[in-house]
Amino acid sequence: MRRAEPIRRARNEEQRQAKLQAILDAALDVFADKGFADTRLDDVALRAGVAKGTLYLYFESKQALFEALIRSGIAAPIEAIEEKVLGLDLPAETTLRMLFAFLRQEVLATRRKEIVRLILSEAGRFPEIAALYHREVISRGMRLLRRIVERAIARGEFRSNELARFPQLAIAPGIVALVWLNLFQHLEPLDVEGMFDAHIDLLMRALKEPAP
Amino acid sequence: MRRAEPIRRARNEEQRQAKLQAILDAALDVFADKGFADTRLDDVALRAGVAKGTLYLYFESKQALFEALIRSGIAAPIEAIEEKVLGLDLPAETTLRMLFAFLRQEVLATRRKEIVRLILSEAGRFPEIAALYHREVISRGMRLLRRIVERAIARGEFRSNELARFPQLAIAPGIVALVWLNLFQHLEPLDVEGMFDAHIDLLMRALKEPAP
Amino acid sequence: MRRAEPIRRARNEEQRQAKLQAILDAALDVFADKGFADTRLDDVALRAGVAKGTLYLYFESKQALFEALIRSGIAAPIEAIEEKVLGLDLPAETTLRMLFAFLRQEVLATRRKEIVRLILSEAGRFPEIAALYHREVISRGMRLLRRIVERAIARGEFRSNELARFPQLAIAPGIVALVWLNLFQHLEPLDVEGMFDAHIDLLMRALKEPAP
Amino acid sequence: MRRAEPIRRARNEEQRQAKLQAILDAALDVFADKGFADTRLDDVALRAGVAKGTLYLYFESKQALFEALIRSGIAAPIEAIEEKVLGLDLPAETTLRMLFAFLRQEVLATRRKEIVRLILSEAGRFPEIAALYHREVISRGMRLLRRIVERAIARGEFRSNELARFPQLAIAPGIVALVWLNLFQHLEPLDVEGMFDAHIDLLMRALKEPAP
DNA sequence: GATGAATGAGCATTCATTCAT
DNA sequence: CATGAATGAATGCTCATTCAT
Repeated sequence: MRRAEPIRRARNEEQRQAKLQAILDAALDVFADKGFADTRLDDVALRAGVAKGTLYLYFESKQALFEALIRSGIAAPIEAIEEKVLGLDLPAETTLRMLFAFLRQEVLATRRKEIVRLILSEAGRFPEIAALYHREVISRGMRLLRRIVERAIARGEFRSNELARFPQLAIAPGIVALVWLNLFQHLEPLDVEGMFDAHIDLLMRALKEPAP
Repeated sequence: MRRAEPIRRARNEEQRQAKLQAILDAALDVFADKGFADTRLDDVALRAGVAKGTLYLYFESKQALFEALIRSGIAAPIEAIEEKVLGLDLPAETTLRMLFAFLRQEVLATRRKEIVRLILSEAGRFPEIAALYHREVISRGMRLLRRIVERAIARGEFRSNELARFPQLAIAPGIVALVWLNLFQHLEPLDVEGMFDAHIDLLMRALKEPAP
Repeated sequence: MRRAEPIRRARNEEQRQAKLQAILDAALDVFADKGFADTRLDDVALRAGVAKGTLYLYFESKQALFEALIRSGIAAPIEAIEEKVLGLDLPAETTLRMLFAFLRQEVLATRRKEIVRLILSEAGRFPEIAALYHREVISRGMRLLRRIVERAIARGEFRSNELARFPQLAIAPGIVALVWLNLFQHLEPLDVEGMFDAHIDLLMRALKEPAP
Repeated sequence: MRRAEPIRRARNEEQRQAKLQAILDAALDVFADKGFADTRLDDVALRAGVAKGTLYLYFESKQALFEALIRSGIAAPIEAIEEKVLGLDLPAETTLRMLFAFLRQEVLATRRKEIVRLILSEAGRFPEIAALYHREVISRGMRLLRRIVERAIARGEFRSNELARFPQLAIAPGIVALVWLNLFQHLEPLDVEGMFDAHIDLLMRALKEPAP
């Protein structure tokens, strides 16, 4: 009995984690499809394979579930890319191409895309989420871009400072891709990779020139 | 009495239009504030100064009201700018600066901003609206940008064709500005005009160079 | 049209009052039968002949309906009896007999009995109602009894002051009757009128004697 | 091992009894505080220091637990007082004073008060409990009072028979005290002992006179 | 046309009860 | 025996839509 306890607990903990993940997965499916208000917890429960009441063993409320879902999708990626990119000390162009490759592969091609889309659609109604996203992603992303750019300026790779002043300009096509994929891709497909390449080509050409 | 009829009708028609506009104005206020799902028609009616039932004399349903609202906000601007910009035959840089000035003054600084924001947030749930917006705004906007760029290439002002292939790159900072103003402006203000200027500076420098 | 307005309003007001009363009647039936927690608003609505949502046009919440019901049952009786009893300047015995007759006829024999019973059962969960009842009924009732008794003492009808110190003793059999009718009447019928008479007989005999 | 069994069983039986008592104690706390409907078995289990499922090893349902609680609080007191009072053959006044002292000390000043209060509040919804309480307490209490009174009449201590016909009149202030302590004590404190004394004074004076 | 009272389907949340471990 | 996670029926409340006036 006594020796069994830790095993049982471990097994329970595993099961608990699995169920939690199943709920979050189901929630992402449904929230992404219907938005916050139109999502019925019945549907989430059904898709997660649990009873409706079970959701409340894991989350306090529909809103808490939604927020947890958002949180789960924002922490990892930015940290991953920060370390990867700053550690290597590569030329700015390489770094930027890596960033966009990461964006394509780890966000736009995965379910994280849905989470970011949810944030863009719903953050107006969840100020706390807007703040969280700003703090954890936007602000860190801007800082990361600024560092990359400033290092490039210091090395003479870049000869003007527009991107240091407005890192948003570096990432803007990423936002456009996200919106386009969500709303218009089925009406008029966009070659995201081609667009990102063209963007970096333009940036690099512009930044190698001094500001006039 | 009988001769008065046409006058009365005219007056009624005027009143009808005024009431319609009051409803649309009220709807914009509330939808912009709460989003589609969280908007209560009670609130719209109250703000419009009509009874709730009256809304149904003008619109078939909440969704029809929302779609009408969206429609009302997208026709005019793109037409206005199209004529203005193409007629004058100005240098591409001037034209782009005009475009962004127009965006700032006629969209970002007005209630139209709210409509575009509503489209970005809600179009995922309203495919018809996404299609309408694509047809009436996106696709015309892309065509306009392409013409400007191709004319600039023909004249030798631009020496590479990235913007002709991806007009989205030209407008991307506009989207970023829209999103930023909605979600993060109160957390970290963005100098939209400065960003637009920097964007065009970069573009012009890049496009005066030939692609390597 | 203009002349019709007040009539319409009057008719509406009538209907409104009728519906309000129907809801309160239905609520009393169901609350008295099931208690606050076990009452389903579906049942109240059904019995009142209105839709569930209609209840919310008249009352903010289940609790507000319950409180309104309680309030509706407590104001009138105490005022009625106060005037009746104090104005006439009758001998104390007559006054007390009138009070108990009133209690039997206007409370124990009517639906007000149910309301008082609800207060006794539920006031533990609704402190505000306990306070309201104390303020509007208990405290006024105690004051009324005290006046009657003090007048009787002044006149020499009563020769000791127990009832002035504890008016509760005068009314105690009323409480017992209420509880008995609710809980035990079907098991062992109680002759309430006989008990009240015996109570007053005892009181009068005791109070004509001086305290030893 | 095998010989240890009876000892273990005894120990288990003890533990079982202790746990049962813990559950009943916890149940009294929570039921008294919240009433039947608003009591959550989670809270009872928490306070009893057992798991929620464990409650169902001891009681079939929430209602069964409630009924057991009520039962546990009603058997002892009435038996105790019956023997005490009838055996001694004291004067009626002394006996009545003993009864009220007992009521104050053994009911109103203890947790039994909560149980009686629960019966008064909830018995309307639990006919079985009303019947049980009538059978075990009310009916025996009435019989006891009647015997006391009849003995007093036989001895010439009492000269009229109101209390024999309505023993409820003897105990009525006890009910009032119970209700008052529960609902109004914090708004207007009542001197229960003083009231009981005044009640008996009045009774004794009345009963020493013959009915006119 | 205009009103706003009435409707009732829809949904988040609770909690007594069950049961696998 | 004991646990506590899981269940799902039950219910208060909301609000788009209808319709009698």
